[in-house]
Amino acid sequence: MKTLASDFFERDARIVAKELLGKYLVRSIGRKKVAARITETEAYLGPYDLASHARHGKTARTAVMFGPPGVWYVYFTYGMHYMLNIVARREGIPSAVLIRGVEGIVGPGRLTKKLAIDKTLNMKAAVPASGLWIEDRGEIVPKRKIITGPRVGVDYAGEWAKKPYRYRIGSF
DNA sequence: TAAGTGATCTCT
DNA sequence: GAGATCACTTAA
Repeated sequence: MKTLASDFFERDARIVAKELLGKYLVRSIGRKKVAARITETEAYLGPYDLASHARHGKTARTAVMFGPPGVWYVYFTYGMHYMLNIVARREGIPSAVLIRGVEGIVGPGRLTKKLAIDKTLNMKAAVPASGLWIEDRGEIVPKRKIITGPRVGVDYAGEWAKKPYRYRIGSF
């Protein structure tokens, strides 16, 4: 078991998204520690990806995506939900992976609610000291178990909405 | 199927 | 400052 370091995230978001499957999202609050196996992710590639928040350039909210990899990007939407993303690619390239679901919890909004994730984690590094990080527990997910599909809720993105940048563990 | 909820962004 | 939009959830 090892904690994923920034070099893991300093790659193409599609690779990071795929390899994140089967890893464990670990949350510690005070003395409590909870680990959940990641089962669903989505990749957001860069400024040219019209489904990405970074499509309109750097703003106060998206600035974190332009920063170094291995940092959480947490934002609030629909008036009630926090979304959890981790920044990918090297500094200067706005890219991230959305963690949509873990074992037992399906839906990005539910996931953050269940694990008490909110904007205080935004822009924090994914290391144990921040209270939220990712561990590799040695599980290897076979390729045939990984299902890809179009991303969710991004119909406005035209062609980019159809790209199969969503990954999840399942079986056919 | 639709409404709730509020931060953020794009105009004035 | 106003208005539109939004990487969703829940109840019906």
